[in-house]
Amino acid sequence: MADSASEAERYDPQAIERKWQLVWDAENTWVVANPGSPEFDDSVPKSYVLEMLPYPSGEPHVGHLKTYSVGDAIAHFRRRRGYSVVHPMGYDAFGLPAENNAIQTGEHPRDATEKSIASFREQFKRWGISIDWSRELGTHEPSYYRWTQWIFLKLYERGLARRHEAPVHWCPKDQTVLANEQVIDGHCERCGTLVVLRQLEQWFFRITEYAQQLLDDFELLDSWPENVITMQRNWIGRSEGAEVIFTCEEPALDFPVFTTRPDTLFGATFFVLAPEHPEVERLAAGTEHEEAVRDYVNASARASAEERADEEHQKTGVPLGREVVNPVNSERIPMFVADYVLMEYGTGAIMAVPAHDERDYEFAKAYDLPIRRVIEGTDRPDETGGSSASPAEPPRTNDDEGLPYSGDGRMVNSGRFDGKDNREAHEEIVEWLASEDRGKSAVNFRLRDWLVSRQRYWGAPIPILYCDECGTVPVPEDQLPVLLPDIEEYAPKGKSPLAAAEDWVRTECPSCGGEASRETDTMDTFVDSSWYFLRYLDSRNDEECWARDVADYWMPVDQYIGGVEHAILHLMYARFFTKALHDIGLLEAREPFANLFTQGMITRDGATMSKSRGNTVSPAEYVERFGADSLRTYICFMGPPIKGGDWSDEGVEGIFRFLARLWRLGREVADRTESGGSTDGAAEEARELLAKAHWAIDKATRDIEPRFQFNTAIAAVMELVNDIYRLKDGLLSQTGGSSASPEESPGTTTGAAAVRFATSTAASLLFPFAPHLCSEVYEWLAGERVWEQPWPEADPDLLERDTYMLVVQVNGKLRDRVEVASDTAEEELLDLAKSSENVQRHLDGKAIAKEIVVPGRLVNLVVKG
RNA sequence: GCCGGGGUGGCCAAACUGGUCUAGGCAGCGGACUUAAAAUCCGUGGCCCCUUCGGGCAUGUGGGUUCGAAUCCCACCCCCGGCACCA
Repeated sequence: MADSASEAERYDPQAIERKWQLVWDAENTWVVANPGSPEFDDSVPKSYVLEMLPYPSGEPHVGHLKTYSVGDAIAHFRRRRGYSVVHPMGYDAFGLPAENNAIQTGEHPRDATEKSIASFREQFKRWGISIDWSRELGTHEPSYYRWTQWIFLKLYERGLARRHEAPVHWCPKDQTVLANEQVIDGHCERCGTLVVLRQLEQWFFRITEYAQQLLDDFELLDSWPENVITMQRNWIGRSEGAEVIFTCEEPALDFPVFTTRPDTLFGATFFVLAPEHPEVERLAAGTEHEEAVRDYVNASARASAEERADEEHQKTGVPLGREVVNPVNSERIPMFVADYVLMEYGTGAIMAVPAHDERDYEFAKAYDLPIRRVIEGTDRPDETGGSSASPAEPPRTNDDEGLPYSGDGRMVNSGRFDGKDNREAHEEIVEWLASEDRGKSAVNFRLRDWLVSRQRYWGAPIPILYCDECGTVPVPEDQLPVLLPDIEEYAPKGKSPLAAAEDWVRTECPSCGGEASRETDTMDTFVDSSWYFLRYLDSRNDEECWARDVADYWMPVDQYIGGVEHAILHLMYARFFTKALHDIGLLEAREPFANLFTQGMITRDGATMSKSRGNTVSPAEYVERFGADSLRTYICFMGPPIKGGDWSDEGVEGIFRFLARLWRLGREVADRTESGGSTDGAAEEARELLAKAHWAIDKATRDIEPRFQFNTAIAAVMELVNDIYRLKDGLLSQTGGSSASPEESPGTTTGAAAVRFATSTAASLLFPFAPHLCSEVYEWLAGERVWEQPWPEADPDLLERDTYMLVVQVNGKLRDRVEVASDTAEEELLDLAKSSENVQRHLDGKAIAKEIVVPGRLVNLVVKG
């Protein structure tokens, strides 16, 4: 008997969480209506809160738990602040892990993926995330990828998708090409294998068309982390300079080069082509260098990107035996092939100015080439950039002391530009070259077009046909989706496994009716995730990708939440898609995500969690032991979510204890007090508790948004709960408050009402983090559903303190504290400070040199000697 | 090498515009309750000196500005992240 009674008295997260999840599920609590539907209410402002969609593989991990705990807190907070919040969920379901699993086990990627999706969905519901499930989608569903294909065709129509041959990164393990963005330090982003360059014909999205807009439109964003913007800016890599044409006379060829330093043109002493440069073979043909050049080109083709980029890698190259003419001084300079010049950047050819470029200098030293200084640092020490020549000495001309020098200065050895400031000369030289038609000012970007074709099975088929008569033919819209056929063998063999599905590949040309074959490559999964946030808004629409007015109503995403690892890839692709879709006329928005929050990673024992390390945390196990509320609150409490944090089991238990403490408090207060009491006229302790509650409201509100500092918001609620525990027995044993009327029962005194208010406020403020428990406690005390109640507002009168502790310092050192009324005048504060015994001791009769009074804070008395 | 972010008790951290350094949690210690333990509740909690009152020293290191610095400035050390032959 006793056992079962105490059992019922214990905080039981499993029962409470199940109870409220059933309510939310049955009532579709988090479903919101679109404009145009009868339930739509246009009097309420909208907010689109979105976390990056998960890639469903196995079970959700702690990173997912953090993302959705943070996002859900924001979603709940905004709902209760009066917004209509759309908060959807879906799955980035195409991709390599499911396919690699299929190669090993023979299990169809669709089956493995859907199993995983079921597990994710179950966990998300078990965590109590407030999702509008009516919008759920998976990018592998034909009803989704139909529109991925449709958008591909729109980009194709607009010339933003095209197929051409290019040197591309190839992963020998995954047997597929990769986008530039998916190559990390020369290795495959997915499997870590060294990638090699291959000359292949592939589909590209022309993101470079948007390079400038992608930079300019950072202006349109509300709040993005500075480091993410910087990373994208560096990736796009805009450089201003000039394109200058160097001419080869034999064979007759023009070689444009891009340079950011046209002011150093007179210092060009040789000229270098990348080994992949298309004219290399022709230049060397028939010369004594032909064989050496061919060997060098072949050797660098075999070398991995990593070997070539290695810092220790010595500069190597071979002469071509040809010369080009420098347009500024008609000088003939020798041509080389060297792998320090990259085909991917600029024109694949450079003018080499060894005196003012570190790399050219290194090459010139290695091959004993002339070095000619054309800029001298001025005498100002901060601009000499490493020149060791002392100002008194005459300018050095014949040695390379202080070279290479990349700073600014005075031009020398530069014909009529001698003596000029190099920055001025920069402009003048470009103008002069332009007038001679030998160059022009130019902007160059590091950003490359986005390679989207993949020689893999588990992705959206590219909706293109090839016909001998008609060439490249887009699949007509009414034939979409191009369904992904089932196949027997998933293993890639250098071309897409889809090529083996011959019945599928062979088809009829929609244009001429003749025989045509399908494109067998599939799309990069980053294509799928570049527009999912739009499909959520109208995910059941099978007439169009989304209704324009619906998308325009919800877009942009007001708060996007995810890991910083997507700073470049996903976020830049999604930005590009949004701009292209805007230009195609499908969307008003130019930027997808107005505010971005990137959360830090959770580690365990100081290391990133991984299965191979064996230090993973299974959220499901912890939910089982402590409940979802404890887990979610712990994740938000372990530190500011923007930073990472190290997982601690004791920390979770600590939060569990705190939630249990709130639960017990709620039970006790519900039992010992009655609703309907008034706190009007509450005195002393009751007023102290009310003030604490309003302080917590104020603190938590400001900490949640815009600070995203959930840890201190939760700490404020802990302080409030601690104070309630400290004060409750005194307040609940009162028989009447100061304004007690004779008919008042003990449960309705102002003291009781204050305790009840403070406790329900604690539940209300903690609700975004621990929604189940707080729904329960709030219902006990307020008889209402907490999520239907507006977020509490702090009463400014109760935030004002009547008195405060005045700090008294002597020479800046704390000597005493005096409680004073808040409205005490400055002179009186001084008098009080001076009358303190301990202050007198430290003044020691000496004259006060200075008196600092900061009302509301402190008095500082300064004495000399 | 370049560009960011950071370094505060035994640990995670707080201190928002320069104004009581260390809120809240974890671990610890003490007490109450209990036959006992667990759970719970209360208290304690930077280091050093002192019996108390009190005092000295403390925010990576060294300087500086200021009545007053974790916070601003200069130099240096260390950690984390990003980029890295970008012409």
